Amino acid sequence: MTAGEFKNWQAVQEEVRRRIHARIWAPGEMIPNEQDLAEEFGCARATVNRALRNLSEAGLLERRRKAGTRVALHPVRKATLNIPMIRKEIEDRGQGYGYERLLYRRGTPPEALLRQLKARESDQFVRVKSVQTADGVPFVFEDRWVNLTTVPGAAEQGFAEMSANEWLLTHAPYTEGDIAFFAVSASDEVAGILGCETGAAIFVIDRVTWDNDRSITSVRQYFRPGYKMQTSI
Amino acid sequence: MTAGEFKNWQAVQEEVRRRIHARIWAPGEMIPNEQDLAEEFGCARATVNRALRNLSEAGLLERRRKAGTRVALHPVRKATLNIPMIRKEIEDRGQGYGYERLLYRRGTPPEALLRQLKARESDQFVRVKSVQTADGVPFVFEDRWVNLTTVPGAAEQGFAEMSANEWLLTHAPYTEGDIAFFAVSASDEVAGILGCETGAAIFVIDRVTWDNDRSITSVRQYFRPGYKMQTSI
DNA sequence: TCTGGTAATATGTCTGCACATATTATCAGA
DNA sequence: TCTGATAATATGTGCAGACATATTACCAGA
Repeated sequence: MTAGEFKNWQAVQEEVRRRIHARIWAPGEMIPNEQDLAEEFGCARATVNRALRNLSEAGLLERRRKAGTRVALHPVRKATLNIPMIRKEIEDRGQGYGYERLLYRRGTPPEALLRQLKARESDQFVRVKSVQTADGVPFVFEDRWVNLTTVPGAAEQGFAEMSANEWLLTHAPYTEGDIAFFAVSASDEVAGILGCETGAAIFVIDRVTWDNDRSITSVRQYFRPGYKMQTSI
Repeated sequence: MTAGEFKNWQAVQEEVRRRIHARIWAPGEMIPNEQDLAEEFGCARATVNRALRNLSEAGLLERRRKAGTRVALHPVRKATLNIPMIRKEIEDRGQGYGYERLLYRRGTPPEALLRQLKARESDQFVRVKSVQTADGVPFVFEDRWVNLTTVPGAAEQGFAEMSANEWLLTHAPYTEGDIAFFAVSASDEVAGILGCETGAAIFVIDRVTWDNDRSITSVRQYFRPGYKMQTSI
């Protein structure tokens, strides 16, 4: 409690975390400034800074110049979840991965989707439907539109052998995107492909990815009934 | 491109990001070491380090001591999503928030849940069911177990007026937890409470929160049909 | 050829210092 | 009393240097 045993930023971070947990520093309360903490912990201010910055990014602290650092009153609960790379997820379970293209057709997305994609007149699209399997059992059904104009080489790639997601990951990576999670009842088509009953509750991910304001792809993934997306906070 | 105009870590980060986007540094490829980059950018190695570390945390780079830094081959797509604080979410839409407790009863969770919670013999639990409404319309139905032994004051708090989530946030904050998202068909009970048809597809969040290996609460939230949880990556 | 020890190397981090910047507190003057 | 300029202050960040640590490459010896 007195001095000098917290010499690296992880140790400082853990000590600060402990004090918050133990309510030595209560929610909403100011904590000592970096200089004082550095002296108490027997380390440099930069070390304290690193620790506090980290905790601030984690949502445990709120920091403002001049105002100081306070324990967050309503810690924002952030979950960082890894968007599943289906093949990896299946192979990690030790199951056999399979991919089958169900449809490949050029065309124009419906009006609503065009607007969402901020598409231009000249943009060409292709629709790809596919299913990915684990040990031969349908795992996820994917309905996707790919903007051929923004992704060089996509027109030549038929996505017959390889999931569009994987191909895009290596040929148009490092994009931004919007994502939504929700539940739908299985349509006849979805039920037929996933091998479940029409009306079954299906977990769905909608995703639109962008490369500098130019849409790359829009995809809806229907997961097999019972699928859970998990993470920790 | 030549030298000396990237003097702060944000600028360095943006330049590195640009080069990755522009495929000057291709996926999987090694990039120059920190020292060389520092010289090229005309800044200190610590500055480059800060920038690269940030990009590595974002999943764009992979770094290993001695091995060096390479552009991530399969950039892990991380989405940071804010676990919804229902009242805030509803009020942010300009709608009227309502809370109603449906059930409050002490008891013992089912065997499977007890094991998941790593509960001890002496632990006391209370089950709380509640519904939260937006402009009077059911928004989310919540079925929760609270561990009275680990949360001081929970036994006196009946959760009659206030959502357990909100109370716990201010009385047992800064916890860790596991979380899962999936879809279920509405049971008769859920359908009755949310005012939808039995069998409707319902988006569900399961959450267990911990305070240092001691379980605080386990909750399942059933969202009204059509609810979407959204974020960006 | 295989194996284990050693050297080399890139990143990880700490220190002490300095200055930048945002924000608050203060106080003089209208 | 109000207003705007100014000072004070806590965090944000940069730099140079140093040492720590993980990991690879290499080489000698069996």
